Parts: sequence; C-alpha cells; structure tokens
Amino acid sequence: MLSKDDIFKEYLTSKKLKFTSERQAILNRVFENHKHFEADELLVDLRLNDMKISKATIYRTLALLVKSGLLREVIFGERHAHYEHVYGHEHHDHLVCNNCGKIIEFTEHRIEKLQDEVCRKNKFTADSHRLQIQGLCEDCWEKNDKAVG
Amino acid sequence: MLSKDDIFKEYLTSKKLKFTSERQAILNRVFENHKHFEADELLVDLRLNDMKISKATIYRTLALLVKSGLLREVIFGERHAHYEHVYGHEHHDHLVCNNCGKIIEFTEHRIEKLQDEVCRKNKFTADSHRLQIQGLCEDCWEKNDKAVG
DNA sequence: ATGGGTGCAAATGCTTTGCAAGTAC
DNA sequence: GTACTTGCAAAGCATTTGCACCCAT
Repeated sequence: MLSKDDIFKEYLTSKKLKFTSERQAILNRVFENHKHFEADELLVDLRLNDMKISKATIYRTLALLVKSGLLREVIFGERHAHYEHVYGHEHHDHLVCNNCGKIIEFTEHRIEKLQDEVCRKNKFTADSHRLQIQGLCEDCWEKNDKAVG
Repeated sequence: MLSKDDIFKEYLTSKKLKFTSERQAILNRVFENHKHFEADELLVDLRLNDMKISKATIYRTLALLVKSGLLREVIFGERHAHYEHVYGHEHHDHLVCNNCGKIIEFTEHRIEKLQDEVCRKNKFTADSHRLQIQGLCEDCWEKNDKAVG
C-alpha cells in the first residue's frame, strides 16, 4: 500500500509540481496528530513547532492535498472550511452539536445503499456524499433539560 | 393552517420585533417564485421590481425568516449560503452536480430511520439533518463519457 | 414617545492573488 | 536554466456592524 508521502509525490509529479520542504512539513503535520482541523489551527500548530510557513502556502497546499485525495474539505454550516483525513480512514459522517459545536463521527454503510437507489432514480452518478445530523449531544441535552425543567 | 405571513408576524410579535414594509416585501418575494436562492439574487430580484432594500436589511431579514422556521439555510460547499423554503415543502435532500452545479432535490424517508438509530447509539438528540450527494448529473455524465471515450 | 429598523459605509473573517525573489528538478 | 514556489501585502467576497436618522406600535 502506498504511503501518504508516495501518494502526494505521485500526484505532484503527475501535475508537474514540486515536492518542496513546505509541502513536506504540512503533509507531516496534518497527519501527525490532527483529525478535524482548520487552516488557521494548522498555521498556529506549525508556528509552535518552529515552522514559519505563510498562510498563503498553507491554503495552496491544503488545496493540493484535497486534490490528491488525501484530505477532504468539510463545511459544517460555518463560513470557513474544516479538513479531515481521507487517507487511512473509512468514510464517515457527522453529528454536530448545535450548542457546544462538538463533532461526533459515525460510520453507517446503509447510507451507501440509499445513495445508490436515489442516484439510480435520478440518473445521477455519485462520487461522494456528506450527511450531517444537527442536534444536541448528551451533555448539552442534559443541561438543556435542567434549564427547561 | 397558518399562512406564511401569519407565521412570520407571530414570530416577530413573540420577539417584540416589528413587521415593516421591507420585511413584508422580502417575505412576499422569497415565496413568490424562488426555490433555492442566494442573498444577492434576492437583492437583484427586488431591485428589478423597483424595491430598493439594502443588503444589510436583506441579510437581517433572511436571518429572521430562518429563525421563524419559514426558510432553511443550506451550504453546498461554497463559501456563501443558499436559502430554501421550509414552509410548504416536505423535508428533502440534495444531489449536487460537480460539473454544472445543478441541484436535484429528493425525498427519502428511510434516512430518518437511519438518523434515529445513529442518534440512539451516540446518545444524540437530532433536530435536523442534511444529506448532500455529489457527483455528475445525467447531462454532464454523458458529456464526460464522450470526452473520455 | 420610544424601542426597534433602515441604509450607508466601514469593518470583519476567511480565502485568494499579484508580484518579486527563491528553489526543485 | 526555467518553471514552479514562496512570502508578503493587497484584494476579494459574503456577511456583519456602528451610527444617525426613520417609523411601527
């Protein structure tokens, strides 16, 4: 199985792009400890590790990582992007707490079946889906319950 | 059954807010002919009908319409919001064409069942969901097919 | 009368871009 | 050597906000 480095290098080569030290650093950092993250968190994280990479380069590199298939961009109803690993992770969807913002991941294979059926009916060719369920997580529900009761 | 006007007026009254001519005009226009629309489209549309309502008021009023439950905000992975009718429409989800941007709506009740199960497992209390399937619509798939073949 | 509403223009927050200098291949 | 890259600062875009004047209740 190809490593994330190999996948990224292969992608870059295929597009006649270069594997720079900045791209290497971002790739490492992204897969070192993050799950969900935002561009700005990555910037701060890199700075804390003494890597001074500009915002512009971070945005440009994240776009390449998405195109290479290693990352996915997810938008949770805010106006900025979150990123999550595709490499090494099974496809999953999200529960988003409206109160505290917590994000819970879940995997549900039956969604793929529904997707296939819906697509057949609508003559649509799917390549991915995003399901997001909004509501309250256990903690916030309990707090809310007390507040109401 | 309450009309959209009644629902909005009731919401406004309950929050001690006023029913101004601007809010009336926006409410009418939104439910007159749009399905999906963006804030800016609404502005242009109002201007074409000789109503000069500022951008600020449009954004402020759309937020109220969402809170009153008449509209829903949907974000399709772009960085700006789309709005769609809740009033008078069954809950539905979307197929989004990656090539031409076309949006096809579909209704699939089995998603609610999956949602219930997932929530039970994760001790989560859902109030809504959004499922978005990305891929290619029939037209774009055929074009793509020819291009490849 | 008065607390909320409006338009305007400036501010915001995230993201993109133009440009001159640097670097991988 | 020559594209491609980088950092910086400026621009872009959708949306929000401060403020002085206006109006529904």
